[in-house]
Amino acid sequence: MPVVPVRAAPSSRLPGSPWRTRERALAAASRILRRDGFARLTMERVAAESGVAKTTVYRRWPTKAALCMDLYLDVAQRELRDPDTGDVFRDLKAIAATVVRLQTRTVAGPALVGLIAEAHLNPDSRRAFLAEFADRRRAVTRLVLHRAIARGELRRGTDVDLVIDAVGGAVTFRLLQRHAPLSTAFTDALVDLVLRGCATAPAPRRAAARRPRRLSPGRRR
Amino acid sequence: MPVVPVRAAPSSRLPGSPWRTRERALAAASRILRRDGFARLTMERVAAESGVAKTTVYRRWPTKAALCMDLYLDVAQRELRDPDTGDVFRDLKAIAATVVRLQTRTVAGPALVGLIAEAHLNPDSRRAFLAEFADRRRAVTRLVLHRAIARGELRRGTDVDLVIDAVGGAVTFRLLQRHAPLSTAFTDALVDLVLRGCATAPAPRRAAARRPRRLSPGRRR
DNA sequence: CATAGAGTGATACGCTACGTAGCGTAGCGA
DNA sequence: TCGCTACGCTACGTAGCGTATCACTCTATG
Repeated sequence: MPVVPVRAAPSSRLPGSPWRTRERALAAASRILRRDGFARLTMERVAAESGVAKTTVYRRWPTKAALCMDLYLDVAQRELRDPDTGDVFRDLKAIAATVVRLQTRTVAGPALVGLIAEAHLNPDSRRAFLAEFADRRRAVTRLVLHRAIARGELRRGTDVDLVIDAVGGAVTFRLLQRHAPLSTAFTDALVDLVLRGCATAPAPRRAAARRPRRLSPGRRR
Repeated sequence: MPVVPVRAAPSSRLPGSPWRTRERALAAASRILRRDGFARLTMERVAAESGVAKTTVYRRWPTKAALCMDLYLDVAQRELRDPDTGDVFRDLKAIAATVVRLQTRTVAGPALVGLIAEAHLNPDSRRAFLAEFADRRRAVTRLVLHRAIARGELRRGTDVDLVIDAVGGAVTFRLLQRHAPLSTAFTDALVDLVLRGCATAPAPRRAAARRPRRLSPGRRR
C-alpha cells in the first residue's frame, strides 16, 4: 500500500445503478458525521446505517479519510471560488467568510476537522490531504494576493505564503480550538490586521472593510 | 466520567518509590513517540516496553492524551517564559522561536501534535487541552502584548487575541501541515508582518528584527 | 435468449487496542 | 505485627479494522 488513495474510483456505471451504493453510503456518513462527529464515524457504522455491505464500502473508499474527502469536496468545490471584487481586502474577506460558512453550516466542517486531525497523525494521510485539499485552497488565495501586488495594493516584496499562513492559520486555530467564536467579524478584523502589515497605502480605506452581501462569492468567472 | 482528566494524580509517596513506574512509563512513551510517532503510541506498548503493568499505566493516566500532556508539560513549562526584552518585536520573536525549538527538537513536538489532533476529535479532550495548555500559552503572549500597548508600541485598540491567533495559528499551521519549513526566519517574518499591522510606529526600526542569541528566553524572572 | 462480467451482499475470520475485573504481592509507616 | 497503598499478572468482553470467500443481481453484448 504505497500512498493512501483519497478519491473513490470512478464507477463506469453509476447512473442507473440499481443499488446507488455511493449515494446511500455518503448520505449515511453525512448523517453520522453531523450527529456523532468524526471520531464516531466508522466504516462499520456507515455500512450498517446505509444498508450497504461493509465490503462494498471498503471497495469504494479504502479509508475513512477518503470517504470524508469525497463529502468535503462535494460541498467545497462548488463554493470556493475567486471573488475578484477588485479589492484585496474585500477578496480575502470574502474567501474567509466562505470558509467560515462552510465550516459552521455544512458537513464540510466536521469532515474537514477530521481530515486535518488524521493528517496530523499519519504521514500518508498528510500527503494525501495536502495534495487534494490544502494546495487547492492556497491556490485561490495566492491568485488573489498576486493580483493585488500587480495592482500595487500590496508591497512588491510581500511573502504571499506568509500572509496565507497568518490568515488561514488563525481561522483554522479558532475552528479547531473553539476558544472564541468563529465569525465574519473575526475574519474581517483578521484580514485587516494582516493586510495592513503588507499594504502600500498606509491607512487602508475603511470602506473596504465591509464585506459583500453574498457570502458565497458567486459566479463571476 | 465527567471530563477526561489530563494530569496524573499526585502520588504521596513518589520520592523513594521502589518501582519508579512513573519515570519508566514516561521514558518508554517518549521513546515510542520519537521512534514511531503519536499514532503508534498505545497504552499497551507503553506498558510492554516500560515493563510497567498495563493496569498501572491506566491507573496513573486514564488516557493516552493525559500521558502525553505530562510529557509535554515537563518540557514546555521550563522553556516558555516571558522574555521581557523591552521590545514587542523581540519578545514575540523570542516566544515564537522557543515554540519552534520545542516542536522541532524535543518530544514536546510529536506530543503536542498528537494532543491537538485528539482535541479535534473529542470534545472532552478539547476542553482538557484548552484548560491545561492553550490558555497557558496564550497568557504569556497576552502579557507581552498588553505591556507593549501600555508602552505605546502598539495601538491602543489592538485586539490582543487576534494577534495571538494570527501568529500562533500560522506557526501551528506550518507545524502540522509541513507544507513549508518551520524556521525562525519564518517566525521572524511572521511577527514583523502581523505587528506591523498594529504598531504605532509606521516603520518599525529594522534593528528590532534581530532575535536574541538565546532561544530559550532565560531565567530573568 | 444466453452469457460474460462488473458490482454487490452476506458471513466469517484474524488482528490490534481498548478498558476493566479479580486477586495476589511488595513495600512503607505506625 | 498490622494495615494501607501501589503494583504485577492474567483474563476477559468489546469495538473496529481490513480481508477472504462465495453466491447473487443486474447490465450489456452477441
